[in-house]
Formats: sequence, C-alpha cells, structure tokens
Amino acid sequence: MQDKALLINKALSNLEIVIFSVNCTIRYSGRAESFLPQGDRIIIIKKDGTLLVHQPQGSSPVNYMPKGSQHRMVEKESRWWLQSSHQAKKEFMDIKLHAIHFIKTQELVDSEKIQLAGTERDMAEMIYQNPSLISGEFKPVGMEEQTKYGFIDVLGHDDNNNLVVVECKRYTGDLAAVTQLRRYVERIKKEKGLQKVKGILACPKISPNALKMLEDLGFSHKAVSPPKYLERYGKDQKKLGDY
Amino acid sequence: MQDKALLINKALSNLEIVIFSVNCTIRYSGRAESFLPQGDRIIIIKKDGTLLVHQPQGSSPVNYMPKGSQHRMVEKESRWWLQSSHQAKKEFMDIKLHAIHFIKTQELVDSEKIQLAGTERDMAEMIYQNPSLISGEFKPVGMEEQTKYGFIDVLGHDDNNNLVVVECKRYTGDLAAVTQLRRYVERIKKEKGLQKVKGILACPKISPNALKMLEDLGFSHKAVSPPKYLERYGKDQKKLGDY
DNA sequence: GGGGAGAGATGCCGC
DNA sequence: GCGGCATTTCTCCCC
Repeated sequence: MQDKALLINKALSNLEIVIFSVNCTIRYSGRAESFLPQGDRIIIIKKDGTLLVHQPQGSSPVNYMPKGSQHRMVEKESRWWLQSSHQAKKEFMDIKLHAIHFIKTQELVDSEKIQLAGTERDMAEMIYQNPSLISGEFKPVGMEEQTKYGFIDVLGHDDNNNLVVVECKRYTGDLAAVTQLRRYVERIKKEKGLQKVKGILACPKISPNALKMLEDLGFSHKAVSPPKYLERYGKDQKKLGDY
Repeated sequence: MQDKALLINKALSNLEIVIFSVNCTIRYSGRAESFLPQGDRIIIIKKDGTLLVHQPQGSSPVNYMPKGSQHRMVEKESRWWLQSSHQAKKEFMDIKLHAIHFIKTQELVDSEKIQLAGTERDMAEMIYQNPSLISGEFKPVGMEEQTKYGFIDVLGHDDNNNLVVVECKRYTGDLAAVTQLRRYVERIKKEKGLQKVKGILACPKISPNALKMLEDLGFSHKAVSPPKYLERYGKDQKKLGDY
C-alpha cells in the first residue's frame, strides 16, 4: 500500500491522469454535504485537478471535485485515504479506501476540441439564413441587434413593421422557454417604447401547458427542428477519411 | 488486437465495467452531430450500457452514450473500431481506435445511494420549520397545498391573510428564478381568483438585474442560505476520524 | 470574476 | 412515457 501511495502521489505531481478501481466510503463538504456508503467505484483524477467518482451505473459522477483541486494519499490509523480539497472554493472530499482493485497512471496527450452541429445556435443561424421557416413575412434584422438587446436568438420584423422576437429551443418548448421569450419581448417593448412586439417560440414540439401560456400571452409557436449538418461538412468528412 | 476485442466483447456481455485508455477519433450522430479529432482519451463502458469518453482535462465527458446503449469491437479494413448504438433513441457513435494503451475489465458491486444535504428541498423544509427566516408574520400552510398548485417551494400567508409564495434558490438568484416566481404567483392568483399575492425569492444572493426585475414586479428578496447538515451527522464524523 | 444562457445536459419525481 | 424542475449542475461567451 505504501508503494501505491508513493506511485499515486508521484503521478499526481507529474500531472499524469490516475485511474483507480476501489472499494470506498466518501464524504464531501462544500457547496453541499454528502455521504456515500461503502461500495465499488471508479475514480479518475485528471491533469487539471478534476476528480470524478463513478458508480457501476449511471451517466453522472456520484461525487466529484472541480478543476484546480489538490489530492493526496494519506495513511491514518492504519487506513489509507484519498483526500481532495479546493481551498479557494472551500470544497473538501475524503475517500476512505477499504480496498484498491487496481491503479493505473498514464500521461494522456489531447488538446483537440469537439466539433458540434445541431445546437440552438445553429438553429438560429438557419432561421436567419432562411426566414421563411418562421413565416413568409418574417424579415430578420442585423445580428448586431441581438447583442444590443440581450441574448435574443433571432430578431426581425413583419410586413407591418412590427418587431418579432424568435426564441429557439432544440427540443420540447417548456414553460421556462415561454417565460424567457416573454422577458425578451417585454425588454424590447420597454427599451424601444413599443406597444406591440410579436413573440415566436421556434421548437420541434411544445408541451401543452407551455402552449397554453404562450397563447395566453399572445405569442405563437412555430415547429422548427435543429439542423443536422452532416451534409454541410460532407467534404471535410472525405478529407478526414473514409468514415 | 483480436484477443483484446474478444476480451472486451466478452466483458460487455458479462455486464462487467470496461475501462480503456486509447488514442482515437470519434464521430457521433443522434440528438446532434459531432466530430472529435485524434487524441488520447479514457473510455468507460458501464454495466447499464452507459459509455463515457473523457479527455485529460475537464469535468464533463466530451462524448457519451446513454444508458441502454449496445457496444461492440469491430474490425474493418484492418482497423479496430468501438461502435456504440442506442437504436430506440437513434443515437450512434463510432470510435476509431488508433492505439490502445490499456484495457481493464472488472466486476463492480455497488448499490449504494448518495445522501445529500443542502439542496433546495432542504432549504424549503428549513423555512417551513422556521418561517421567521422569511419574516415575523410569515405563516406556512400545509404541505399538501404545494402539490395542489404545482411545484411551489413554500406557500404561506401574512398577518393580513395575503397568500405568500416563496421560491428558494440555493445559490445566486437570477432572472430565470424571478420569472419562475412570477409564474407561480400568477397561477395562484388565477386559480384562487385573488388580486394580491406576495412573492418572495429566498436565496443567499441575487444578481442586480434579477433584483431590479423582482422589485419591478412588486416582489422581494430575502437572504437565506441552504442549510448545512454537518451537525446532524456530526457523531458519525468523529467515528471516521479527525479529518 | 460575475452574469446570462445553452446542454447531445442528467436525474428525480409525479402523473 | 412525458412534464416540470433541480443540479455540489458544467461549459461557454461576453462584459
């Protein structure tokens, strides 16, 4: 165990990634307090100080520590503990190690960033480029207007020169989306001193409650789905290999 | 490589957890589309079919597949791929393996659930038990009222018999929290046919914009922090050692 | 560093 | 399964 501790402390100081498979008990104190009874888990400590504890099922880590945390193996009363702390954020974690199934340390090299398509931002751009997706009379105005009046996805006007605020959601529109749209419309009305500003929620579908609230507020829903850009970077795909 | 593939496919069918350290390229298609150029990553496949891909830094997985996904090692044109799919959700991932640094399979036993204190729910209960945290005249009403009118954190009334809606946030109150409170107050007004319903946002702090909107709507902010229940299980801590 | 908002969010609970 | 909502959300962008 002593040698394992040395190995780990050395790896941590070398900023290598460390992967444990252990049987442990965990306490955390910081933004909240938590206790996790004894069980088998995978623990990962990354170069940037991030610590993740994963159970054998589930997508999210059951416990974790943020980037910038410090970690060390400590022996106390003939027991080994993995202690983590982030002093600035006042977060602390103590992992009591009942057994260590295996440990692996490794230097990983990866500075690549993921390329993602089909986001809400892509949706807004698609509508901006192809405003008939909203309606035949919808005319988007300059993108700079978006920043000027906040985080409005697409701002435009109709044939009667009414301003139109479009809020995009990539999946089901919910009550929060409606209140967000409402907030933008009210802000525009106040800042521009307008009586009438249209609000449109663009999303593939909308919950019944959200639709009711939307219509009660005089807004409307337009069914639009986020774009899948496979075709867009089809050429890049070829360059990247015969995938 | 052949033997590794057999090992992995066997482990996957045995519902063991599999941990890879690899150099890979990743494509994903499903709710969105993504491409991640070549680099070193850790891959975890869990018993429930969850797949996680982690880069050497950052808290969130760069790519992932949901619970219920299926995985297999495939050889194609003298290259090994790890293919994952979730047919029902129409999600697909192809991981092109340039190198495998190590693979570990393991059976993990853990059915424990984490105990968490300091959540918004705990905050609401604290206020319900100790209403003077809101004000001297605040009197909470029965908890069953909460479900009847939705997900209101704490519902009560003041000395003048005005209904009071309290929305709790465990950290900074923001614009979304204000619109959420507004939604609850409007719902109560409509369902009960009331003219005046008070709204209170209980949170440790509040952003300037949120405070302005809150006051414009006639609501108010009360500084309350989520409870830390360390003292509740203080005795257990002592048993675990003087960390 | 804080505010505002999205996320391939995930997870939990209730209907 | 969907709806509504919190999350030790995390991450990104912009000020």
